[in-house]
Amino acid sequence: MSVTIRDVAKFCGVSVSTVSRVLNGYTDISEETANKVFAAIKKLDYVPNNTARMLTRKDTKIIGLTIPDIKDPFFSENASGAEKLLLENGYQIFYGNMERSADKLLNYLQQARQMRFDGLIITPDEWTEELLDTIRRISMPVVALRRRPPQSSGVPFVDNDHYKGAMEMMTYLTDLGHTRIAHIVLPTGIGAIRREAYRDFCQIRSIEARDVKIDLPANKLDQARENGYQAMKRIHETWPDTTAVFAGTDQLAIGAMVYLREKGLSVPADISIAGVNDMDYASLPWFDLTTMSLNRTEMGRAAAQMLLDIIEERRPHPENLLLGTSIIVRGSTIKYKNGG
Amino acid sequence: MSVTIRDVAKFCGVSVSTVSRVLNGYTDISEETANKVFAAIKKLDYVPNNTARMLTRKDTKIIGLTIPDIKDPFFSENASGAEKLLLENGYQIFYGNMERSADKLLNYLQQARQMRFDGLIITPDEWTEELLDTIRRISMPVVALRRRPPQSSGVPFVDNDHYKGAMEMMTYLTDLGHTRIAHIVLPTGIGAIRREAYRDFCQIRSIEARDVKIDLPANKLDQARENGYQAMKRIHETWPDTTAVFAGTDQLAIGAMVYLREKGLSVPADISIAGVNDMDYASLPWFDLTTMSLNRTEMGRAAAQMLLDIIEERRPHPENLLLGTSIIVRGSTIKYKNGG
DNA sequence: CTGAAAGCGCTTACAG
DNA sequence: CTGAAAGCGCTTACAG
Repeated sequence: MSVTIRDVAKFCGVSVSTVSRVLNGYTDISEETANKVFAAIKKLDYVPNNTARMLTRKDTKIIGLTIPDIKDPFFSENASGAEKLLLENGYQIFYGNMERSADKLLNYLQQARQMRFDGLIITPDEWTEELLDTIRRISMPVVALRRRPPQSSGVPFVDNDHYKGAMEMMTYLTDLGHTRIAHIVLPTGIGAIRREAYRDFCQIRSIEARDVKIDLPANKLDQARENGYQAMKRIHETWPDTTAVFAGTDQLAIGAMVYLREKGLSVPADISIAGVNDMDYASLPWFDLTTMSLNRTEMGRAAAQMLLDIIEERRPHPENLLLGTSIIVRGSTIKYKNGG
Repeated sequence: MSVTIRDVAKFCGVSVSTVSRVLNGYTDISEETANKVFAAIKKLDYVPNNTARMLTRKDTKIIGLTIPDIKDPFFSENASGAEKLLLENGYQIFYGNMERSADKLLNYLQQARQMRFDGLIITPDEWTEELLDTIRRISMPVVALRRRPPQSSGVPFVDNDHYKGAMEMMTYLTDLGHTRIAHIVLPTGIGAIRREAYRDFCQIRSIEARDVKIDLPANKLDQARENGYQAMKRIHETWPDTTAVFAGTDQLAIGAMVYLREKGLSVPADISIAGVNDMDYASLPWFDLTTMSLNRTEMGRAAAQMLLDIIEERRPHPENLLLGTSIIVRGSTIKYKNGG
């Protein structure tokens, strides 16, 4: 049906091998032949069949990248950082949309194996035995992004240093003079790390730990709004003298602000509030939210770099990478005013 | 290196053809043989090489789907609607992230051809001659999603009926009693359609057309905020007696609200405002934005259905589809109060 | 600098 | 019900 390398060869009276060589940029070809071939390719509108190529070669130049939830803009920046580096290095990305389903991930891994991807960057919500086993058998380089696999799995990861980040945020808030600081816990593994940092910080500084965790999903804005709302309610009812809140995400922070708004409390005059993620709406004047940026694009890039290092065997066993975060100060947090 | 169909065949003492047949679910196989083969597959952890399969078969069961900007959550819902239907029908999706670049799209089409995708769902920002030419030569079914190709191209599309939608929104606003209604134009092709409807509506009802178009990109929230802000400023300065604003998107509406907030004007008491898109943050109490939903998931699904119809030749030349929209009434729009 | 040949791992008529 | 053989469209040593 479509034109093949044989047609091109026939058309210019050379062998298939020769056409293949010019296609692949070999240099030991006479300029005349090369030109003839290029002309024929153009003339016949020939496009090499990549499935045949992939079958022949040992590599496919395809990297799989899973996106936990395509509707969540959060992950997109990771992806676009990774994609950029990969494209620069001649790889194509095959995205997999997991929609928060463990089964879809397993299924995707199977597909990756069938298609003989060169490597995988994954962000599983959970590290089940079944998942680890599948990864073990898949026999291709795998890097975890924003998720930390069990040490024993041997899967390297790139993540933010959430512990350090949370410590920094708490330091920032106490530097403003706050001592009665509550924490809204994000109900995920990352949230657990932040809470640990929060509690450690409270203990070190001898201030009361006031963390609240509501067991409702908090990924999407509308869910997080409810979660943050309930958490803020409990904080307000339990520790009414709280002067600052460190929310596990911007989404939770906004949920908390909805509650405060209802109660007629104003931010930051009555209470300071800070989030994490630097979502695009965090800077809107209604929120003007102090937050922690996770440098997502850079992270995606780092994961891709790590994977390429493994694939190209520059560094077969890379060390895990914990990237820094940065605090973006806006108007939702202010100095503690005694009796203010 | 990895185990092949030959290994499986050898392992159970049958021919490669037989293994292939059980793999592909042929029914004329003795149960005994089938069981032996399945056992061997399990035992050897055999996974068929899909690149070989794709080379052999006439189809690849892969559909390409372009995402104009992976960071824009807007398109993700389209994608997830399309993906769902495609998966149900045994197809895999190969996403392409265009990042608003025409070159990346051209490149992606080339890749689709190399990989012999079975079909393509695309959302190009512009229909250039080069693009149309590439599509013409690609020789695979193509459906346009949310973009309308030139009639002559023969490429069918699925889109919202933006004209009708805008008419409905204007009807809604005039039904509330408003007659001095401004329109903030989204600077894209879709925006042009909405403006046309707006102007036609104004003419029919004999009310003054007050549309403003700012030539700044308005895709992302931060850009749209600036755009909407400037547009609202101009509206306010030019027609200070305006009582309602129909903004081309929620993002623009929020930009407009930033301006109104600065000026100390309140929504909806001083001015009603409505958007389009129903972004997740539109329902936050600070905005409580009346908006128009585009039923994005359903749209993605419809595009996928149209593509499958073509691929499976149920309907070689489908008619274009214009899907309806729905108005979501919230608190940002109220009845016009004389002198209020 | 170029060609003939084998091979990548499957599928699919064709026989029997 | 099963096998032998050809073929999908490339690439890659191997010769010359």
